Amino acid sequence: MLQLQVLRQNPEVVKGRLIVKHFAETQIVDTIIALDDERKKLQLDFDNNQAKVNSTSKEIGGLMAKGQKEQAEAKKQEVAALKSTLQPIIEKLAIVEKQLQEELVKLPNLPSPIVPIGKTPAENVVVREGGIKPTLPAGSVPHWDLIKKYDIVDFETGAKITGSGFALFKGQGAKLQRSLIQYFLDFNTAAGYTEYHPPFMVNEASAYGTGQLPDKEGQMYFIQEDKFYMIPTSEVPVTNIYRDVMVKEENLPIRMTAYSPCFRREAGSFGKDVRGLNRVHQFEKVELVQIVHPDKSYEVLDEMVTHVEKLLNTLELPYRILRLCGGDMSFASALTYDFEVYSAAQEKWLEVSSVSNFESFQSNRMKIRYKDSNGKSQLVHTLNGSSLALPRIIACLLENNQTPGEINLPPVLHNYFRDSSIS
RNA sequence: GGAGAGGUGCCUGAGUGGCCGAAAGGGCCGGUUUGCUAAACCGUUGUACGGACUUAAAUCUGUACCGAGGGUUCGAAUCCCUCCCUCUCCGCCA
Repeated sequence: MLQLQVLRQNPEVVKGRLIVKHFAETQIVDTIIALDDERKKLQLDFDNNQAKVNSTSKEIGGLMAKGQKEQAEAKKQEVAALKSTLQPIIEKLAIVEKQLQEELVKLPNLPSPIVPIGKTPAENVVVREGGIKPTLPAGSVPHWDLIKKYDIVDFETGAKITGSGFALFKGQGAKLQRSLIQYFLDFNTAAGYTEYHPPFMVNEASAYGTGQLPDKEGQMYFIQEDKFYMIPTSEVPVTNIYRDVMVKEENLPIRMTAYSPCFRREAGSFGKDVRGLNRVHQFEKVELVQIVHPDKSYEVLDEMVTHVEKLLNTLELPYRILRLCGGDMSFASALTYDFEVYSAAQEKWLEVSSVSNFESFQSNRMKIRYKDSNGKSQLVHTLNGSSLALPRIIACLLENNQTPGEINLPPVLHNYFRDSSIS
């Protein structure tokens, strides 16, 4: 959620930035300011009337104590009259506040100045590429064939147990997944991130805090009975650890990492992109979350990108880093870098990580603040990134490292997997 | 799931209808005293949204907030209802 103050101060600047995100309804900015003006007026009106009610009520108390009943009764009528004029103001105020809030949450975060202009993924900017694209031996096949050949992931049985898009990992496949999770967490904690293991379901307030609600409820699995949402990423529970918390400035930055399964309905996703492990309803991911001083967030964003890049390098996968254009960024992000790994058998780039700076967009909703040196409350900045999402990493590891008789794993995994290959 | 006890400021904890934004103690911050430190003493110490004044800050001022939301009342931390959470016991259970 954007800060009202920012909107009021620079409405035209805000509108200009919204255009970069391909958000056309910039008149909402004017609507919001008008609603806020009205809100202020009503608030003042209410405060003044309520002040009279309060002071008169006190007088009644005094009169009652002295036994001056008649005068007290007269005052009571005065209060009753005041309250009847107050009632419509209260109702109006509630409506205006609700409208204001509804309009405010419609606005996406403003893109940072370095966000490329563009509407579609084709206009994302490749920042750099790394690793070496392998030359596969003759007869190489995509991962959906490899998982059958080595019997390590079973989609048919997953569909039988739950439904389409739910993978059943088996044998060396299950072990590979576990090894990767363990490795990623170790890699992150070695870099100073504190490991968390959060709840995998969240309440409405948490889903709202990170921006999943309102609007994206259709993308989350929902437990009607208890009104809980299955998390689409551990970003949600982990960032919400600090919801409504006044953080000590000297404790910044706060660096957290967590593994969790991620549940996504992926409503509306069709086509060949969804084949095999490319898109599933439940996948495993290790996430990074940072809560930082606002002056430091872009520095930290670069640092997180470098961190994820190092991790990918250790896996010896070919990758590229994209700076997302305005039209391809998420609602809440101010600047996002996507990591894609090259799937040699599919001859396709697959997204495996997305690292974003949300500036104060999330912290404004969640009221994550610190006190600055003047004793004033300031919003922190939040960032997060995947390190990494597993299914597509597994797909690439399988495809890129296949030989006619086995799949070789990068050396960094040998200890975790307790073997050097899948056969 | 059942029964009971609770949820008050940074912390402990008092407060059963007006004098309570809230006692007391602790902590924190500022000051005095003091070779230094400690101790003692004095003072200050919440958040949000408004308004006045101001270039601004400071200051003054109004309203709201004692788990959340409703209700009763001229007036609610206090009474009533619903919900959430914590603790104890029972039940069930990996």
